Amino acid sequence: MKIADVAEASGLSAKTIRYYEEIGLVRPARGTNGYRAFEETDVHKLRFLARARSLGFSIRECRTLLSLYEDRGRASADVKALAEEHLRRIDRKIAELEGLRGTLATLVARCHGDERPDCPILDDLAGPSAGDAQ
Amino acid sequence: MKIADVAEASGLSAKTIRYYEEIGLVRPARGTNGYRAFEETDVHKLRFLARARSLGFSIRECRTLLSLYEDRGRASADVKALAEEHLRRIDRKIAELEGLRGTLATLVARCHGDERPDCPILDDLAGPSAGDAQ
DNA sequence: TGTAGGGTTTCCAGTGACTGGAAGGTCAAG
DNA sequence: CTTGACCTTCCAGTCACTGGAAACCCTACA
Repeated sequence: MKIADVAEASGLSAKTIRYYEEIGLVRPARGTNGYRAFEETDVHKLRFLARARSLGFSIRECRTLLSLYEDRGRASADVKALAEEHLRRIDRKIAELEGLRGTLATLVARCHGDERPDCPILDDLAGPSAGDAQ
Repeated sequence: MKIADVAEASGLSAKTIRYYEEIGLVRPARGTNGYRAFEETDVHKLRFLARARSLGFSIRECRTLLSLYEDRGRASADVKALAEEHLRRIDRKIAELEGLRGTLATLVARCHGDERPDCPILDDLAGPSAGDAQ
């Protein structure tokens, strides 16, 4: 199987697959012409990676997940721990974004948004206006 | 004012401030010893940048915001449009993360997480199990 | 006057996970 | 034999910093 077919089958780009080889996530064989020759197991691995990446796991975590996947004697607790950590990270990120969202939505609502220069958004960014207090 | 004072006053690191100078966001004067000599206006600008960055605006957007801020005749509509676009981006990101969160939470809940190798999380990553269907 | 310690400067490299592009090799069809 | 679609490698760029090295500067203290 050539790289374009594998890209098609895995949903990853050819560039990404080459990159994954470069960092040692897959090790496809080579044909006599120098072309990569992918086996079914490579495709399977790449699909695994694509799915894990799409769930937001980092490459480092994908590497760990892959090695757990290939370790027939792994404890599911190890996998679960990794996933839970990732889940907590996602929760933190969501909370952070919702905070931003709240602030930004308030500012946007306050800004009349016409051709006049007066703008509560810029006022907020500029911080406490000097000249008022004290 | 030296860079460490400005870092303190703006909440940015000295490294970041040097970087902001490098990309032209600030242009502090220089003393005879070669040290950067920051004015109040520089500090103000850097605080503006720190705030805008903390709200998630990109450097490119910060540049635009800064120039709008310094343009006494700007239309608040321009600022609002930028902020609204950013808001939409945040909303999309939140939605994406909540999608991930849902999937991941389901998988984590299904995984018993003990010393046995059987693991729904890895099963999901591996995709539709071959050998079942035909 | 020397020195120790803190600053400061520049420059280079690395991060994560790709992506784009150039220059060249290979293959199948017409 | 050429055309065009693949494939290869390698280098550079992305984004917004961050770390670290080597060298310079300033102040305080002995």
